[in-house]
Amino acid sequence: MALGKNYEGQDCSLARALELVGERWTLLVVRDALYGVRRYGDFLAHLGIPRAVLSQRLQTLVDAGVLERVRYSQSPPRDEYVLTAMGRELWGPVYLLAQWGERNLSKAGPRRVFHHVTCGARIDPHGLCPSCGGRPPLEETEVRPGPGADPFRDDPVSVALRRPHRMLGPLPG
Amino acid sequence: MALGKNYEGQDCSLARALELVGERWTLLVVRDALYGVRRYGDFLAHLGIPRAVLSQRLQTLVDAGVLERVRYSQSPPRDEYVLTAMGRELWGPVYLLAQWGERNLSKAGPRRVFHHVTCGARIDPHGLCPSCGGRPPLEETEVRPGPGADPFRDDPVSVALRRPHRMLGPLPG
DNA sequence: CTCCAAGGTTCATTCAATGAACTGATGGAG
DNA sequence: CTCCATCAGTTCATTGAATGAACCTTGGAG
Repeated sequence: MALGKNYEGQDCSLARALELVGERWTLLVVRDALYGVRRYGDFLAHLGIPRAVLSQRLQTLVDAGVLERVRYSQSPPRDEYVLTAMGRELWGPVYLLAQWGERNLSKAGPRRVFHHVTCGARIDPHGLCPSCGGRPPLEETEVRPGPGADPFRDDPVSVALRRPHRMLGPLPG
Repeated sequence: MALGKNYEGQDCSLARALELVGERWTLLVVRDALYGVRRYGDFLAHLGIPRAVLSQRLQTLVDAGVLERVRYSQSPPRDEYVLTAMGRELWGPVYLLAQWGERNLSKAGPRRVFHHVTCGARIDPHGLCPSCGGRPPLEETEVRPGPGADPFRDDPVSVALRRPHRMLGPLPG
């Protein structure tokens, strides 16, 4: 982003957050990781991001401690990118921003809805479970397709992400 | 951002939100507007943003309905940019993102802290008032300098923003 | 030995950001 | 009336990042 020069003058922690996750594509990568996407090729297919940009973003996020690169196959050597605790904490801001977009910029209904699996209730716009009143952790949150889901994307990652599944969990199917 | 082409394929309201407020500088402009900054010259001085970029961002935000351009002086003709309801709703995501940056990227203490004026209590990291348990509206929220506030920025806007004042209110001093 | 796939890197082109200079309207001081 | 300053931009040359296509590398599979 080359904002270091400018952001050093900024008197706000938002600026430091944006330095890291405010770059083009970065929050979409994090969102996909929250949904359970872990592999280079899956990010690539689902986001339609240029390869060079994806490589650079993954590296930046690993360096910053948002993602961790984990070997999941010795031979052939293959790594996947999984969210750290720091990365999982981005769920709050990401969820609120998506809800804001939903309310203000979307004509169709929500593309995805989120449920608290232990209660079965749909999570509200502030991120609270209307049934238990708590803030469901990601491990107890399930993504399901909403009424505005786009049924025309038929690449394997999009199809897998349309099946109800736990957040962070490996892609179903 | 020229992301229209790419974002049309995106199956998520987050993408639409980022199309609008995910551009470089945009969320910092919104943050300043939430703090009470309203004038072109004040944004310019406080953010250190290039003039051409500020003009473009303000125009985009006005077109999208996040800001409204309001005439506050007939002669000389002067306009200010104030947040609409849609813009004020960005407080949630902006606050959570700043808190995330605070926890994960900041060594000093918080630069600003937020209090619910009707209770006097400091708002917690989720945006709730620990005293009344509610989610204080912006009109009842006061910004105060925190322990990590940078005392070296002495331009008039930074000085004004360091004085405790209501969110959205005109700059004190 | 050849072929293929996953996960990258390289490279030319396009597009946006930057910072400095310029414009244009208005009003105040002398 | 003239000169100067201020505010709110616009213009422009330069730099830097994003894009998309092509290429490379490693390690199976047949």
